[in-house]
Order: sequence, then structure tokens, then C-alpha cells
Amino acid sequence: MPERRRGAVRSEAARTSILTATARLFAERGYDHLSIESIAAAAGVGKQTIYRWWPSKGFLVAECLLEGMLLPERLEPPDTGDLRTDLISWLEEIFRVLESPNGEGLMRSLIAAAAENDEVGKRLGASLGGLSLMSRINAQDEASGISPGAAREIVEALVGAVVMRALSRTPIESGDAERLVQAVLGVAVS
Amino acid sequence: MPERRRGAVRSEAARTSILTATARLFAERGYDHLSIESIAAAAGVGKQTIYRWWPSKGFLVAECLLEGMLLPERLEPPDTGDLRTDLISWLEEIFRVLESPNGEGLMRSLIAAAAENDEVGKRLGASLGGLSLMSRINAQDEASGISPGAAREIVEALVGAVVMRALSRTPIESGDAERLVQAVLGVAVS
Amino acid sequence: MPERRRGAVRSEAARTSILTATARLFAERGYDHLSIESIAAAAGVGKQTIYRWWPSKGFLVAECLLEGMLLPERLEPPDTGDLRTDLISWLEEIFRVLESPNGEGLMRSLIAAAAENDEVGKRLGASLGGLSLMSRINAQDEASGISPGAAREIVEALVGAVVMRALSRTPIESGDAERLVQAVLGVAVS
Amino acid sequence: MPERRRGAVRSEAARTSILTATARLFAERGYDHLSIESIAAAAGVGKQTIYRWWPSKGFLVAECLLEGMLLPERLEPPDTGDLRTDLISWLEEIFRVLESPNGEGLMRSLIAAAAENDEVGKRLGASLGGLSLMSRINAQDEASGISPGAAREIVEALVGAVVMRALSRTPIESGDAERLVQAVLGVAVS
DNA sequence: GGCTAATCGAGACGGTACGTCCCGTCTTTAG
DNA sequence: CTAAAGACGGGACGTACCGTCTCGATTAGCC
Repeated sequence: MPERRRGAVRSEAARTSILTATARLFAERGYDHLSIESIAAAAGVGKQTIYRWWPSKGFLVAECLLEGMLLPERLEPPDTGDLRTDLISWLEEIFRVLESPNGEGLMRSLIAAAAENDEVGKRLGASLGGLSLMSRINAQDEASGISPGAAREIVEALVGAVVMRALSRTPIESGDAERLVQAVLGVAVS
Repeated sequence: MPERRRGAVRSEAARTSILTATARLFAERGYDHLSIESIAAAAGVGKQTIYRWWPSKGFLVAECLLEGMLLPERLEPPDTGDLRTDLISWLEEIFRVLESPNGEGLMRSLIAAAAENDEVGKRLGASLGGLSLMSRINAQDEASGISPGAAREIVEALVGAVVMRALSRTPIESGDAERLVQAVLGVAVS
Repeated sequence: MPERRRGAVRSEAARTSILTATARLFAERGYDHLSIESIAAAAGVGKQTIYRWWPSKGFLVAECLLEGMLLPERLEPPDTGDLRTDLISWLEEIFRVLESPNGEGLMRSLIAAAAENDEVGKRLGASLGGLSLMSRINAQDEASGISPGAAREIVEALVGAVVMRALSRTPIESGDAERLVQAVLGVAVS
Repeated sequence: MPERRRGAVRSEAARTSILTATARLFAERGYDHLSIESIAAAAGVGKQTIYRWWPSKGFLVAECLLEGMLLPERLEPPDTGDLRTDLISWLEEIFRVLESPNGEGLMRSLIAAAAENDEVGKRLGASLGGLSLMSRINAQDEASGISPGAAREIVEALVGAVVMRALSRTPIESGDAERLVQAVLGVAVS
């Protein structure tokens, strides 16, 4: 027996409008300066309805991230067969986001959220496409010159480099994606 | 004549006790939850004295970082001549900090500060030893198999990987430093 | 035919446990700090069940008052034939309630409820025994030296004096009941 | 030495506008429905400025009462030499306030405040003129037929009767003041 | 027996207000 | 002119309740 709960059921309309409002305000104002109060007001919802389902704004942002409401596109690496080229395309896509208006601010907000909230932290890498990338590399281990089991380290290094770019406020220059892949993947795979 | 301003001069005692209090509270409570009010109280100082000299708590933290009051040790890579070994030692040192009690929390607080404040962001990499590492690699370019001009990318990738570790809440395992260096520097340099 | 409604009938168990819970919480926490939510929880009842039958907590308290669940005893004046003595006994009884632990708080809660809710207000005097006292005095008018038709004023003055005692936080001293009757009834009736 | 305190001094402007706003909102909305938040907004003041100086809205109302900002007129009994006539005039004045638009509501709000807050409770009687009346009666003890030391009881009874009128929602009729004085002062003084 | 209607418990919902924390600014007194 | 102290207007926090509503379950008269 599924042990039915009693009482009114959770309102999907409220949930949706809260997440939408969160995503919008996150993009507009950044993670700091994002307040539960303003989310509630923008969503046309009582504050308690937010606190009933999410412990803090960090988890709200985490759920938005999971639903793909924060990043403008699906940042998955393409698969043309040539890993190196795919990596470069992928990084260039990410860099393009970073260079878009307020793109860096959005990324830094994401980092701030990841620093404060466990859920966001655990999902940050995957949201940038790291997860599918890892399994992709793992599958190709033998075929490429990459040492086996290094997938995690490579992805960590590449995503980490992107994060450092956002944190260090260094402007991105053309060719950066290629140089980065070159540095991490090494000469051997060229 | 050096054009001395009239009136009382800035109190060094106040400055020091403010920075000390900031560093202590930063370590205890993290970047969020760090408040100017509590710093002033802990330092035995009026709030105005803080606002007179620093624009926000971010800059306070930046100055602490610059003075080496936030990280427990000097995180400079050693120089034994063997770059690969030095990198591993350096990363192991950083990982050791991460594994110390609240070490990860401290690192995440640093990242949060870097995400919010430009100064902290610009200095984060250097504070972890990235700056001296870069010049070291640049100097050795020809000697090693590293492609010329890749120093920045390599350091970015390594430091970035560390940052991702802290953000993703992945526990560190023995050998991780070596694997990371292996992945980034590639087989060719072994 | 009494035009019976269809559907389930009002649950007497719910009604009783609501009133009991109300009376208990009223005594424990006072009229302010008394919440429908806590009554419902204490009574093991849904909030709607309360709102279905009572418009507000004021009416709940009014019904408790009417059922004698709020005041510890029946505060009716005795009837020995000697009005003056009876009045003194009655006031002494009320004063005894006031002096009991939290007795004054209870009385003030009752006054607060009376100030907010019409029903409670109209019943307050009667609950303290004023109603039966009035008819008693009216019946004795000629026999005593009391001017005819003054019953209402006398009762109002006596009960009012008790209320003022509770409001003014003046401690009660022995003999107060007698002095009060003396002041209101005057020397002529002694 | 007067042990001078440091730091900015309390703003009289803020204090005044808070009390004015309190008095206005008290008259408009009553003691329940009076909220610190609305007072702060109406006074153009931060909530903390209220909480810094008053523990609760009860004390705010108490201070307004003390400054005579709540009751429309000075409700002191006149002194023509004839106590009975003066008492009647005084009660008629109070009854006139009760009969004015929202006058009864104001009185009940005052009673509610008195029931909740000690300060208001202690001052309620005095604010209605009870204090000056008591000393007046005491001074005349021998001259009148009033038993010595009965001043407090008489005032308590009279003011209490007024309070009961407000609580019981009984409409006031012409001659009520006289009947009340008659009942309390007795035939002897007629 | 099935239908309809009312009740009950539970509890989600949009709101208001609470009392607290902290912001960044301003004011006061002391050195 | 700096400094400690601290009051100020304001924004947001997370919590408590308000009164309404929506559920599923139960109960009782009616066809």
C-alpha cells in the first residue's frame, strides 16, 4: 500500500513560478543580492511556501541548475569522433557564454552558490557538461593516448580552468580554448 | 616637503586588530556570515574606522589574503629541479590544507570571496602559489617538453582542479596529486 | 418535520475537545498568545473544524465562559438574607480567585477578551455573578435602604472595582472586600 | 562627574514622530490591529529605532497615554466645592467621550492595552482623572459624610463602572452619571 | 445499494507581522 | 583629523499564525 498522505497536495503552479522567479532574479542580480523575499514577491507566493520546500536559497538555485534554468544552453561537448576538436568546441561554447553580457557575472554567481551550498557544488561540474564528457573519455581510453582512468582529472582540470578564468577576471582571447586543450591533453595526442 | 596632512594619523593598532579579527572570523564563520559589525566588535573598533579605509568586507579579506593571514602556510612550490616532482609536492601540500579540519570550508570561503570581490579574485591564484609557479615554468620551457607559452594554461588547470575539488566536495585520496599532474603534464614529460 | 439536513452530523467529540483545549490554553497562555492553530493542534482537530463553527477565537472564549470552563468556581453571591454580608462574601471569593496563582492573569485575559469581543464583553459581568446579584437586589429594594432601581449601578460599580483591581495591579489586602462594600453601599445600610 | 556617554544622542524627532504615529494609529485601528511595522512606516522610522527604546507596543501606548496623546481632553473632575455635582460633571464628560464616534472603541482599546501591559494598567485610572479625584476626596473627608479612607474605593468603583459600561456594550442614557453617583455616594450625602 | 451532501483530519496556500541581524551613514565626545 | 561609541533609516531574515482552500476518508439521509 502506498501509504497515501492526507491533506492538500503540493501546488505545481507555485513550485514552477518560484523556480522561474529564482532563475530570473539570479540572472539579473546575482547569487548575493538574491533574496528569498524578492523571489516570493516576484513569484506571487508567500515566503512560507518557499521555506516549506527548500531549506535556503542555495537549494533553490541548485534545483534551477538541475532543471537547466540557469545556463543559457545545453553545454554538452559534441561528439564528432575527434576528442580534441570536440573539447575545443565545447570550451569555446563555454567561453562564448562567459563573454556574453553578464555571462561572467552569471558564472561567478554560480560559483558563489557552489561555494555556499553542497548541492550546487556537487552539480556545478556536471552542469557545464563535465559528466557526459567524463564517460565519453573513459570509453575512448585505449583508442586515445590518454592514460587510463585520467578522465576525472582531465575534466576537473578543464572545468577548473574555466572557473579560474571567471574568478581571475582575465579576459578571454581567441585561441584560448585551443591552448588550454593543448596544455592539458599534451603533445602526445596532437 | 611631503605635504603632511593635518590632524591625527591613521592608527596602525586599529588596522592590525581589524585585519586580525577579520582573519579569525573568516576562518571561524566563513565569508558569508562574516559581518562588518562583528569584525568591528571583535577588533574593539568603531564601524566607521573600517569604512574609512576599506570599501567592503571583500577588500578586507583581500588585504588579509595579501598579507598571508588566511592560508595556514606559504603555498609555494618547491624547486628541486625536477618540475614534475615539485608540482606533486605542491599539490600535496594544498591537499593537506584541504584535508585539515575546516580546510575545505576555508577554501570554499575563499572562493566565495573571490566570486564576489574583484581583488580577491585576482589574487586567489597567486595566493595558492600560482604566480611563482608560472614564472618557474616559463623559465624552464625549453628544458622540459612543455610547449612554450603554456605556463598560464597549466597553472590555471592545476589550480582550477584544486578549486573544483573544494567545490565538488569530493574527498581527496592518496595519489590524487600525482594523477592530476600526470593528466595535465601528460606522459611525455614523465 | 424538522427539515433534517443530509450528510454527516456535527461531531460532539470535536466540539468538546476544542472547548477543553481552548480553556486550557487560555489559562496557560492568556488571551493574546492564544492561537487557533495551537487550539486545533491541542484538540487534535483540523483548523477548518474550528472555523466552521466559530467566527473567531473571541467567540470560542465566549462559549467557554458561558460553559463555566474558564473561571475556577461558580462565583454566585450567597443568600443569607443579609445583603451586605453576602456581598462581602462574594467579593472575597472573587478576590481569592484573583490571589490564586495566575488568577490575576486569568482575569486580565478575560478583560482583554471582553475588550475585543462583543459576546465576551456582554457576558463578563454575568460570569462574575453580577446577573443573579442584580435580580437579588431588585427584589429587596424596599426592604433595604437602597434607592430603587440602583441595582444595575451598584453591581456595575462593584464588578468594575474588581476589574480595576486586576488592571491596576494593586495587591489585594484583607478587608478590601468589606471596605469596598462599605464605600458603595454607604453607612446608611450598615 | 556626570559620566558622559559617547556616541550619537537619541533623536527627539524620531521619538516624537513615533509617538504621534502610535497615537494616530491607535485611534484609527485600535490596540489589536496596531502593529509596530505600521507605526514605523507611518513615522518614517526603522523598526529597530522603536525596539531600541520600547520593549513592545504596550509600552509605546503607555507613553502616549502618559503624554495625554490618546484621550481627547483632560478628564479631570472640576472643583466647584460641591463634590457630588463635580463627580456627575466628570462622569458626564467621560460618557460624552464614550458616546463620541469610536469613543467606545478607543476606551476598549485602552482597556485591552491595560490588560496586556502593566504600565498602561497602572496609569489607566489616573488618566481618566482618578488620581486627582482621590486626593480631592481625601482632603474633604470630614466635611462630607464619606467615611474616612474610602476615597480609593469610591474612585475605583466609579472608574470601574465606566470601564464595565465600555466592556458590556451597554448604551449610555441620560441621567446615568447621576444615577451612578447616587448609587455609590449613597443617600446620606444627597 | 448507489448518490449526494455534509463533516472530519490534515495540511498547502497567499499573506501580515513579528523581533533580530546587519547594512552603510551620521552624530557625538575625546584625544 | 582620527577614533570609539552608537543612533539612525532601511532591507532581509526565518518563524508564527491568519483565514481560505483542497485533499481523501467517513457518515448519514434520500432515491
